[in-house]
Amino acid sequence: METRCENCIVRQYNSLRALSKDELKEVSNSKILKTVKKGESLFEEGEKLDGVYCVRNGVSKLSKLSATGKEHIVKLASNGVIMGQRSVIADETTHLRAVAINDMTVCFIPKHTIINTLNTNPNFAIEVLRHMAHDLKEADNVIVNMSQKTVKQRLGEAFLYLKKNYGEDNDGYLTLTLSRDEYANIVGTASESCIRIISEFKKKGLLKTSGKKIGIVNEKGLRNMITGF
Amino acid sequence: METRCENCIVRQYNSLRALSKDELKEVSNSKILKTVKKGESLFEEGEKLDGVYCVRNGVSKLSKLSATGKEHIVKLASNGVIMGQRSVIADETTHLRAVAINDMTVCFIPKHTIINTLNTNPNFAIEVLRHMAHDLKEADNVIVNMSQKTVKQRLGEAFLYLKKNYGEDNDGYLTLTLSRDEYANIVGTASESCIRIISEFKKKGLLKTSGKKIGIVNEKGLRNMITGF
DNA sequence: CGGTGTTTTGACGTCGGTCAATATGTGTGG
DNA sequence: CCACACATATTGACCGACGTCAAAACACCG
Repeated sequence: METRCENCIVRQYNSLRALSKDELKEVSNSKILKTVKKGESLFEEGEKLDGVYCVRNGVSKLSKLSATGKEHIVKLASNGVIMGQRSVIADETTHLRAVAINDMTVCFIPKHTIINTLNTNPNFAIEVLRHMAHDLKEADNVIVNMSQKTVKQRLGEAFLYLKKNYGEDNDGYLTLTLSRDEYANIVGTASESCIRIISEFKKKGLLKTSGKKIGIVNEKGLRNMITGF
Repeated sequence: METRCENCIVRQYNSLRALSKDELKEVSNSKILKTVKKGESLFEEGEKLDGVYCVRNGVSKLSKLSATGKEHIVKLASNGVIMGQRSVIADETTHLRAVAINDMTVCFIPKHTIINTLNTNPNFAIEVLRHMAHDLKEADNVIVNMSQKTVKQRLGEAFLYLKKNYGEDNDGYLTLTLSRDEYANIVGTASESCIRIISEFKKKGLLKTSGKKIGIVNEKGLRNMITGF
């Protein structure tokens, strides 16, 4: 497995693309490759991070516990996304918990390397800014969606999102398989509500299921459902 | 009225504090002082911004329209906060609309000045990053709140927030006066629901009202209500 | 004073959360 | 390969929070 950042494809997708050859070498030398098994956590809410995690492989859910102890999945992180950036830059503890949804390999890049580069390479800083600006916009969108769309609509959007970002297998099922509970925690509802909606979608010929796997049958129909018929 | 950024107190609160004397002079020379009357908009959703707005005085609501045309207030901006930063940095159109809640004075700082400084002064970039990191954390919190707290709890939090950030007058009423509609658009509910909750709070001796003004009578009680009694 | 906009209250329906029972997997050790 | 234990999925019944519609009470103007 390639372990030099200079040759890592994943880097294309994140702010590390702004680094010079020399800077990349430094990152490469200081980073640590880790493997994380499905269900294991990379870090917990409130933890102090000594660096960031760059995802090479697999998917992680970033979640937050509410006062009532219910988990809410704020975002998913896969190939190329850097986790913990916010925390390291603001020099605060994380406000999120990261758990592997399937087996992962990630690169841990120590804090000082990041901060160092940030201080000396304005391009890197700007690149990070761009990414964060994008995340912020997304977050605002989610806020409005949460308050103004029905659970049904949000769940529909989640399926389309998963198809778009993780694709489907040969049989037309979503590549990334989540439990009903996880679906529920993404759209912010109870798993039963989520289950009921899935079976309703099935009845209408919009979805199909096979075990825990879910496939989109009628994407256009699903999309119409979301926009309000 | 002081019009030189070098002497502007407001600057303490935002990322411009990272600027050198010379850089501040440049900003000062390129900026334009504007006054905005209550109800007027600074910019509209989807507009392309040629610069950022630094609030000297007054309060603006930053909102977003949902698909159904309902307004959702994402955040409030007062003294010292810089609006439009995200959009200018990401070089995208705004995703928010800014409307003055009361009479305002703002400084418009042209895009090229910002970008320029960003490229040459890493400290500034990092300072901006810190602010954005903070906003992002806030946004995640709001997302979880929206999905897991009741309207009653969110509204209660809104009152505490307004008291904390804008204070109250001599009679114990919140300094920043919003319409019921605006309250509703902050917590993401219908104005009627919002009104009903306010009168319920009044009955319980937690709030008092006088016209559109709202005062917190029993802050501790309100806080208990939010955390779930 | 009538006119326009906001606040308040009432009635009603429904979306979605909770609890409980059942079914269906899924993994473990024998 | 089976049987048992445990996790996850599914379904049903119930009910409370909240959105919507409509009307009445105020308020704020010219």
